[in-house]
Amino acid sequence: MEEGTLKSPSNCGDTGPEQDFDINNWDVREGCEVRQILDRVADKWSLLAIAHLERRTLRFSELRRLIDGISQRMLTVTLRQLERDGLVRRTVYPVVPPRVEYELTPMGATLHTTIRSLVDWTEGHQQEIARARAEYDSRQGEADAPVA
Amino acid sequence: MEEGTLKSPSNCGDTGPEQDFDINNWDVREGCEVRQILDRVADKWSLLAIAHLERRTLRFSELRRLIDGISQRMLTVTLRQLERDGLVRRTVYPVVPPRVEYELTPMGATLHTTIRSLVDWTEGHQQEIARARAEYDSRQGEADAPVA
DNA sequence: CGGTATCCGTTCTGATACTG
DNA sequence: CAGTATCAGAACGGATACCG
Repeated sequence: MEEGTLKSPSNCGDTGPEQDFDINNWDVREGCEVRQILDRVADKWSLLAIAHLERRTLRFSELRRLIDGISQRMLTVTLRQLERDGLVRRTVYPVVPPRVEYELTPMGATLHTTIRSLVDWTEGHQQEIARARAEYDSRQGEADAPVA
Repeated sequence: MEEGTLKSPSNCGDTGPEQDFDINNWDVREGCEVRQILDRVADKWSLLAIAHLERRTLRFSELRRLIDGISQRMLTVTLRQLERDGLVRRTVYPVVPPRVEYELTPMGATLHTTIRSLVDWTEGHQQEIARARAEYDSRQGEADAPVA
């Protein structure tokens, strides 16, 4: 293994719910995992894998076909991370052609709402962002050389 | 500039709100920006910058001190991206010691709820994930050589 | 003060090849 | 089928130096 398999969770003391947005708490330097978990959850492949698994249990190759932009390597890595985080359960059936199934754990399933709100926001503001982007780029295009 | 300054927004046709979770829609290959926007929003530095700006308008150097793990380069890059996406407004005061202020745009402010739910989920499941991680790691430790 | 430009090591990722 | 191992290229991110 070579991927980001950062061990030693280093449980940080719960800071309590009353302080809204203790920003420094998200930071990696604090030894907390908020940031780290966020990265996993917001990760491109993780998000897609979870989304598909939200529908039903899937085999490795099924996921591969469904996500399809993904390489075998990244699918394996992603699935392993999700399994390690307890978001996905991996079941191996010791049959002649190996059969491995992946499904969301209860905790994994609770991500639905959260992810949904993120995607909703993004979809809802897609146009507005595109407009902002176009405007910004054209402002830059005045000073800088237009590519085409 | 060298950073991910992917131009040409390529506005993709709105697929409509009735279909819940059209997964392929998030994918980068579709030419849509959902994935891309998500990356921005979930980005470590973006998240921190937005969180601080949620409190009040800040100057460049103030942000730098507040985030503090960040390099000048990354702060600039992050702020520029957020500005381009229309999430942050940059105001330059042409005074002798240059003064530049950053503040959230109305759209940027709407991120609050979304980000909050993400962070809430993460904080709420931090312990459970840590436990899952520890368990997974120990399971691996049996088969693989314990480091220490 | 608030950047920009450059260099450069680290990380991420995809392609490829091999295995139980 | 479902991986693992290896390698190379691309992207990321920090340190540094210089500018309006």
